[in-house]
Amino acid sequence: MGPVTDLLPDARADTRARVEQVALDLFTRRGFEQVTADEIAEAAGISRRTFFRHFATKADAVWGDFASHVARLDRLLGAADDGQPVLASICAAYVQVNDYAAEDLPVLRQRMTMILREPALQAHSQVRYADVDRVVARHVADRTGERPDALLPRLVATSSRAAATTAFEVWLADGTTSLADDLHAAFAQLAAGFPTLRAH
Amino acid sequence: MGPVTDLLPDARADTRARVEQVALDLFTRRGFEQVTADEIAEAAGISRRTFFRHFATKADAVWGDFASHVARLDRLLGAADDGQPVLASICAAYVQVNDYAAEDLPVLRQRMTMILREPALQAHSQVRYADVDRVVARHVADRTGERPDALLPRLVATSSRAAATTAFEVWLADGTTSLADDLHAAFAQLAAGFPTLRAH
DNA sequence: GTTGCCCGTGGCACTGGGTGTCACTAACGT
DNA sequence: ACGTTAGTGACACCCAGTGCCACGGGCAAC
Repeated sequence: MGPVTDLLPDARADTRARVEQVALDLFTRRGFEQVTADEIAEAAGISRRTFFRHFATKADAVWGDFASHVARLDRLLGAADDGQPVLASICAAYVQVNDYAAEDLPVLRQRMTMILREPALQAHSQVRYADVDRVVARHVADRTGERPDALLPRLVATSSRAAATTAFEVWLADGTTSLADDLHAAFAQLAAGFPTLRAH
Repeated sequence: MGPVTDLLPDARADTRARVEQVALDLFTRRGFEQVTADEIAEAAGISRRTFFRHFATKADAVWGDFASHVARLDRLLGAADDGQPVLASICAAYVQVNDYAAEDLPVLRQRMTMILREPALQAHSQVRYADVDRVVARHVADRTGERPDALLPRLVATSSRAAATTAFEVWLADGTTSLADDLHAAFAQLAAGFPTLRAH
């Protein structure tokens, strides 16, 4: 094989993206655990060793460039309007980070279905979410003057992530709603302390 | 080795508990990933194969009898007072399930420190928590008349679990507070929609 | 008591994820 | 032309987890 020096400037990123799509398709068709790293590598035309140089774990092939999403979330929170409630800022940031173009929605569905349904990926997701939580907790800490590891910042971070993942699940299961609407609905419940629950 | 037919009626459960403690100690001393299944088996005086008959995965050796805790949570929720708010029932159930005797607190600390700090165990925990969430979501659904996979039941389940784990983290980090107090504090914030956050 | 069954156990081989190392080669600057 | 750098493939290795088989002790039925 060897580097073909495509006409493109960054062959590395290109290879990575290709392998990612190949892996995602295999996973979707046959299930995450049923596909071996060897098979992905062969289908993508690279060696097993090279696969693991592009992705630290098999699970990482599903997550795309998640780090840049976290970084974007961080920037959005940093630029948030201090006048609005903290939860509103967080909700808006989550909505913006997950504002995909219509043509990208199918791939997003594919990815998220996998992540939320496959046990091995559910497990892996916890580690990724920890990064998100750190960013959100820091923002809450900045806004309230507390330390990032105090109860409130931590709690707001984990429960707003809970809101986000729940919104994703409903979005996937329903199929007719818009992700942004589901996110807003979940955050509205959270910010109001689940008002409909008090009657019971 | 072979079955020694101890003086105890249930040698199996006894072995399991012994292996669990041996594993927990090794993990605490050297880190979860640095301890191999072979080493645990040898230290516990059993074969590697037998270790994996008692525990499906290495991580399971840390979790004790978690299924019975979930079952207990389920019973507590089933017997909850319909007069009080749903979140109050959930909070009370969480508090009761985590009401350990003073002498058991050190082991609990050991376990939870591991689970919350070791990446491999954080990942594994997601799968365990899913069982908890199902139980809580079903209770919320019963109380509100919604389906268990609707937004509200799911969201309440995941965010009350977020409250519980956050309380655990604060409890571990602080060292002076009581777990029950931390749980109550977290649930109070959640149920009130983070009132202190609105000012900012 | 001998026979047959059940079950916990150990040994062994095998799959599959992930890593360390080395050698090859193409692109690039000087 | 030269050395450097970076992506790659091949190979050996570690370790978690599994399937399979064979052993051995308790325990009933006869």
